[in-house]
Amino acid sequence: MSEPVRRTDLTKPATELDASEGAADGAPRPPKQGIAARAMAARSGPSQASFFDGMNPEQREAVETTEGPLLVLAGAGTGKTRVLTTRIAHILASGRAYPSQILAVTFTNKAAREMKNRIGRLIGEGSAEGMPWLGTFHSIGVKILRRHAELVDLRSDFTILDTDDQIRLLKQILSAANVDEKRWPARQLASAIDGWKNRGLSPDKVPQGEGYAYANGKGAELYAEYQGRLKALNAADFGDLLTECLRLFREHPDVLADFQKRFRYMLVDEYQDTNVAQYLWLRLLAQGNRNICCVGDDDQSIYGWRGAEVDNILRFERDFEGAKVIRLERNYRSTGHILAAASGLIAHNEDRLGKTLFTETAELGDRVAVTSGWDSGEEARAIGEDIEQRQRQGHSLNEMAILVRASFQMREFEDRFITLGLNYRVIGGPRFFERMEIRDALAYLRATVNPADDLAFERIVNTPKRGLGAATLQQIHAHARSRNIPLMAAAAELSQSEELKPKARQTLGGIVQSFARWSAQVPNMRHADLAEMILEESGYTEMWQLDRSAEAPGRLENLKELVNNMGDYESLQSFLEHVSLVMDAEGAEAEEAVSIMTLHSAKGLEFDTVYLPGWEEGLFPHQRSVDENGRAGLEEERRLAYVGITRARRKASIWFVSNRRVHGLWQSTVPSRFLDELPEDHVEVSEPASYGGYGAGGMGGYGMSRFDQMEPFNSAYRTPGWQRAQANRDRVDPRKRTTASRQPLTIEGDLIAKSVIGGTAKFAKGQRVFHQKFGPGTIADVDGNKLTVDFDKAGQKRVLDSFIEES
DNA sequence: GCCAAAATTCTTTTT
DNA sequence: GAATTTTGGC
Repeated sequence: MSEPVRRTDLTKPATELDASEGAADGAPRPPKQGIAARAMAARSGPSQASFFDGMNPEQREAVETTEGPLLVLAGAGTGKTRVLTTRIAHILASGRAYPSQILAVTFTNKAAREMKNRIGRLIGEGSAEGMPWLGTFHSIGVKILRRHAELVDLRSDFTILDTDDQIRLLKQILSAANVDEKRWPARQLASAIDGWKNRGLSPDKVPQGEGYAYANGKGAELYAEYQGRLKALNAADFGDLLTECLRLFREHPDVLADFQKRFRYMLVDEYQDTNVAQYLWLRLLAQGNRNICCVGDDDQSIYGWRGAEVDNILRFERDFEGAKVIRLERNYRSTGHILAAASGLIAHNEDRLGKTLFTETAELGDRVAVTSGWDSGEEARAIGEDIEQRQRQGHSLNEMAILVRASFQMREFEDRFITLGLNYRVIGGPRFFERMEIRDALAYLRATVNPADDLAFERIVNTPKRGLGAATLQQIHAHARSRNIPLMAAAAELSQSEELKPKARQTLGGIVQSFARWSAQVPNMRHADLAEMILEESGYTEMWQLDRSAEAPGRLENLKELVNNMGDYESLQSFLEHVSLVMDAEGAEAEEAVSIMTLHSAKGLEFDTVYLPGWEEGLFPHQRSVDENGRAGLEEERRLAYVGITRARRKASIWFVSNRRVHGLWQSTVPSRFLDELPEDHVEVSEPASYGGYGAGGMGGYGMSRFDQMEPFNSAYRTPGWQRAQANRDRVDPRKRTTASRQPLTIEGDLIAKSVIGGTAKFAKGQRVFHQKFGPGTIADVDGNKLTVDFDKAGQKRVLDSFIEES
């Protein structure tokens, strides 16, 4: 759907403008030239047409209601982004505000970029560049914090820690506090802290019970300790970018007042995904002039696990008295059957505000296809073939996407597409900046820029290997702690003293000197050159050159690319910041390719054809979601399914298989309950494109047709497979149990597993057995409850004993 | 201090 | 089954 370029409406008079960008530091200055005039100049000529052409009345109202609080409930495909961008363009073009006076927040960088582009198209390229406050919550948070860093005990060049650094820091804190890391994993504490930060809770505000839940009551204490360490490191984690902003606003009303004045208009995208901290952040800022417009869809709230509170939508009307609510329910994206199927599915959720999407297109289009397959391999083959077929029919690969529930599903497709020679791109996959060599290189840069960055220092003191092992590091740590100085400084002092062995002393002295030298060069050299020099002199590049492993050349390539990219940034610091916040290193978009991504990252996108594989109980809805959050969890999964289907414009194709490998073990699976919830009239059950033959082994001969497993509209829940899955469900999920020890778990697991198959089961090598899906076979090996079986037809497979029957 | 073998965990989803 | 972490031997 290409959006026609709209012309500026010049009929509105410019309102008075005072607080221009920079007003915080100096006197307000009047506009030299109206925005509208500028926008007009940017275009090739005057025009009578307005932004509103082609908008429906609701959309138009959402754009025109510029003053006062406004909540736009926008269903999938109802032109939400268009409303947001047009609204901004309208505010600018009518002279209501300067670009620098509009705060527009999104959740992803991609969304922010997209918005910038579209505004650019509306009012002239370049205009959106002047919108410094259009970005993600996090990037805007950093911007605010850098300006007032000293007020929250940071320096303005503070480092942003990613999850990895966070965990390493917590591990140190845990060991210092004598907490057994086996029993209380650092990850768990990290996610607890994340959760608190998502709710805007500082260490002293953590509810008693929750603080006690970790490490026998040390939770809140450790959190406080962690915050202290962050300050000492001059660092902030992701959560801090919001919570520290909150603290800043609360403790310094003058600063808050400044921002309130600056942001004449506020816009929030994907409002249903905001967490409490973000909500508070918005509310504080919006208390100034109350011109806040939030756009969201409760049916697309899929980030509950990250602390998102759909309730924020409900709270909106309460908090902003007199708020106007506009519903967008006209869907412009999908054909009739697709929309009906999605609506029918989401109707099974109880917790929703309730919107009814409708389309004005008479075209019903194709029904939603539901297809089953033997195993994940066949699923990938069949989808691959379907894609090729559609490609031959003239469909563009760019208009096809495979949306998976969990990222491990992607692999099978990648493998298959590589053999097919089918172009694909993985979106949100392994990220450039998360690779080891990149993180090492960045650690060198961080330690150069910020010698107090202990985490960075620690990461690379002995990379490449210099003979500075655990023992030396221990000493540096001890010294740093006793003198209360950063590791780098401690290392410098130690290398002057007699405490270390001569060899360690010399190497350490060398590295400290190198860093001093590099730091001194920061102002003098182009940072890309400096980076290259550091990597060269430190021996890091050499390390990979000498490495004979298969990945080494790729890693060197990545390092080269890193250095090349650096040239695009003004300073080393701004580069580092970009790296921590904008982790999506988008590859070349130019080539035709099928997209593979998770359902989560698909939100906000649309494609002509969408494939939705893996609709099986346990995977989708995901077991953990249901276990941990019960009905609410299930409903979130259902919303995810809804998001998936509504990404499709013309064709949605859902898949499920009867066998999937989980943790390297084959397990029988049962069709997802969501399949049963799809309204029958809008669904078409079909055979896989590639039935028969292929390497699937001996699936022929054995029993059931695919339809047999498929019966999503009959009694799938009474089949043996379902029963087994039920039994199995109770058996798994060790996480939910008390973390006592592994031992009783296995025993318990075995016991239950045995009871499933009737008590007598004790399998031995050579025994003849029977598997529901693979048929008869002989046991080749026994490993606890995991069996390796040579099946007569299907070949050798590893399976759980609970799926095996004696024959 | 270093490397290889063994044991362990891992699979939701992300700024 | 893979990737990571822990262990044991040199």
